[in-house]
Amino acid sequence: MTPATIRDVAKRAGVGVGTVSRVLNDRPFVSDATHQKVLSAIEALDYTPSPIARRLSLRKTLTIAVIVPFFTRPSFVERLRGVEFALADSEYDLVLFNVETTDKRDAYFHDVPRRERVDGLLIISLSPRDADVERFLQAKVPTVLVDARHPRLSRAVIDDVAGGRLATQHLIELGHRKIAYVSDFLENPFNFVSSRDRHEGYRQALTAAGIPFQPAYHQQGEHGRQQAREMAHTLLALPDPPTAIFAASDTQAIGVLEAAQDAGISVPEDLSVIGYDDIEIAEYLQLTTIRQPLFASGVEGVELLLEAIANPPPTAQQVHLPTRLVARRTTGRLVD
Amino acid sequence: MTPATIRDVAKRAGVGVGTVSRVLNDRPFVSDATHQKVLSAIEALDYTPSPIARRLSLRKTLTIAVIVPFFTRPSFVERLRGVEFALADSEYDLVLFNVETTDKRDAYFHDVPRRERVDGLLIISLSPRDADVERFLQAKVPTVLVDARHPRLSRAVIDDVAGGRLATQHLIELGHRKIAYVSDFLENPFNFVSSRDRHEGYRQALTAAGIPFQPAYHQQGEHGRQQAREMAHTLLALPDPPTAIFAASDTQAIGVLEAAQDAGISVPEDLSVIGYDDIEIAEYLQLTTIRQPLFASGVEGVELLLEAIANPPPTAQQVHLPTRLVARRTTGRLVD
DNA sequence: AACAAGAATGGAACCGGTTCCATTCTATCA
DNA sequence: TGATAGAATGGAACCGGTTCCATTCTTGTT
Repeated sequence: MTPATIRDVAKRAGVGVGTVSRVLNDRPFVSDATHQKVLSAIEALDYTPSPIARRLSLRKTLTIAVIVPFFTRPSFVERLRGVEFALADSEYDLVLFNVETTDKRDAYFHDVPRRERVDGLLIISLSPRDADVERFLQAKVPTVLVDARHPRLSRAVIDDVAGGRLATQHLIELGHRKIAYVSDFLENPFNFVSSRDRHEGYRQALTAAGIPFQPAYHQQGEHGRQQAREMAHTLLALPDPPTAIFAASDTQAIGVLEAAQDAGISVPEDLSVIGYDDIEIAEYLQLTTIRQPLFASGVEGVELLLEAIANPPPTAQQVHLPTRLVARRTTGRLVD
Repeated sequence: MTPATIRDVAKRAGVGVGTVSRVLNDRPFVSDATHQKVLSAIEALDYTPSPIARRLSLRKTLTIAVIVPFFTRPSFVERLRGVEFALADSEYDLVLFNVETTDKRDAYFHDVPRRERVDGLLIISLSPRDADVERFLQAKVPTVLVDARHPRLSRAVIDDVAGGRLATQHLIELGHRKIAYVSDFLENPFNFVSSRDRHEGYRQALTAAGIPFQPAYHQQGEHGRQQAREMAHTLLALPDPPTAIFAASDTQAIGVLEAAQDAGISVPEDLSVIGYDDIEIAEYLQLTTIRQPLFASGVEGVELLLEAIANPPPTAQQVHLPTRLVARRTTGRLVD
């Protein structure tokens, strides 16, 4: 049983296909009587318009591609949820691409942003390089970034510099002067920028407090809990170990907590630990952290993108989203 | 600058559109010389075929819809990752739908499975009702379930009955006789079945060990950590409290751990706790759990679906995936 | 050289919508 | 009543691919 077509509806209603189309698309110049006839035929035939045919005719794919590295979980989940939520009532389909290798990232950055394939592109956490951006712009595929950056692209901005500053200030206000930072490599093949921005904020807060930066207090590694655990071990084994550690994400903060446990160090009495994200498990762990509006970043990214599709902006736009300190029990006043 | 079309390529190569199509689709009956001419023209024009036009012509949407409730995180993430992985090298686009309310579930179950919209449907964790299934079958949309069940649909099966039995047997082997089960409501509006199956396994293991089931030892609630925490409080406040608790998911196990902490109960010395899933944080918490192959369930679901699209099976198929006990430090031998 | 068979090719028809223009209908005004 | 203007309508052309059949070309056989 083949699905009914617009011609079937037109025939059944005794009208022309143009009239059926006008009814389907709420166009004027259809009499009430004719309108009713068409609706009856549509119902009788259980007709649904073919999205493919419609897209070809309109020359729009009605598709938004979302490229996101799943390994940034759990933060990407809430961002993606915001994206899906914002697109759910639009006419666009959300097509998903997960990146786990730089090869995959490069392939998707090359193959996905084509006008005949997608109407818009949303990239989460992966900052594109100039050549990538040149291609997106040349293809005239509206592109928006979330948790990523390029000067020529619009983006939903969570101010990670301010977030890093906030985290570090919190530790400073608790009396800490030996404050370490555990993060991803600031320079990394996926071109993540959030650890870098949080580092910038960390440095700014130190400077503002007149605390000299100690290179040994910044440990960089691959993203992950285990890697953060090892970095924390290195820090705790220093001749003059830090009294506080700011981890660039909650996942990494957990690794730091593990290292403290390994070393028999009491948190927050002997070591304060602050994370970033406020993922769900942070509450259970009573982890002090910086909360970023993950869901809202997804929603705002989509809003920017839909606007860029409808009305291409002359220059890159930015929507700013605030971070917030959530003080729990892994940070405490420095005691001698 | 409008994207080049097949007609542009044909003109530039000095051939007919049928010949270009044969080259694009690796059809025979194209001479080497002509083949080269077409490839050169394609390259010169940076031509990419329009997926929409192709889909309309082929009468295939080349789209797989995935309907999944994000609130089952973190387990859905790894399933979805398996799905994306399995579809990445196929010709299909993965279109994502998140369900957070039964209204949304119903809307998607009604609107998405249409032949003119999708070539196949993958449903994660949401068991469809008879009326839903009738509609999928009538629409002739191949549908596969992952972590869900209906007798008329194919599915990737993780044997949750066996998993529940395994968890409970582990506790029994440690000497426990007062074993409680904390789960979602067995009857729930989303029609989740995994808690019910794990409950079945729990009951089977009790019966096999000659341990009578005590209704007070089964606490049901909404899915979530806080809810599990409250249920655990109820159990621990019983006149004859359990010495072990099997939580239907790791997330709920964390809630149970919180309640034990709240009540000053030592784990595993005074209370053994076992979860289900082996989510990432389980290792940090040293949680004993049942590991299910989440990624593989996504991959297998897609394999089943692609096969069902290519060769519709006469009856519902099943692929079985095993569970495994991961004994860590939240379960221990019962001490008087 | 003529014929036959198979390879190679071109392009009209088709997929199922949207749109725009020619045509018809309707209502109003002089 | 006839003319005019605006509303309503039908359907051909179009979107950009795929396919299949009529036609042409090429090669081998007699």
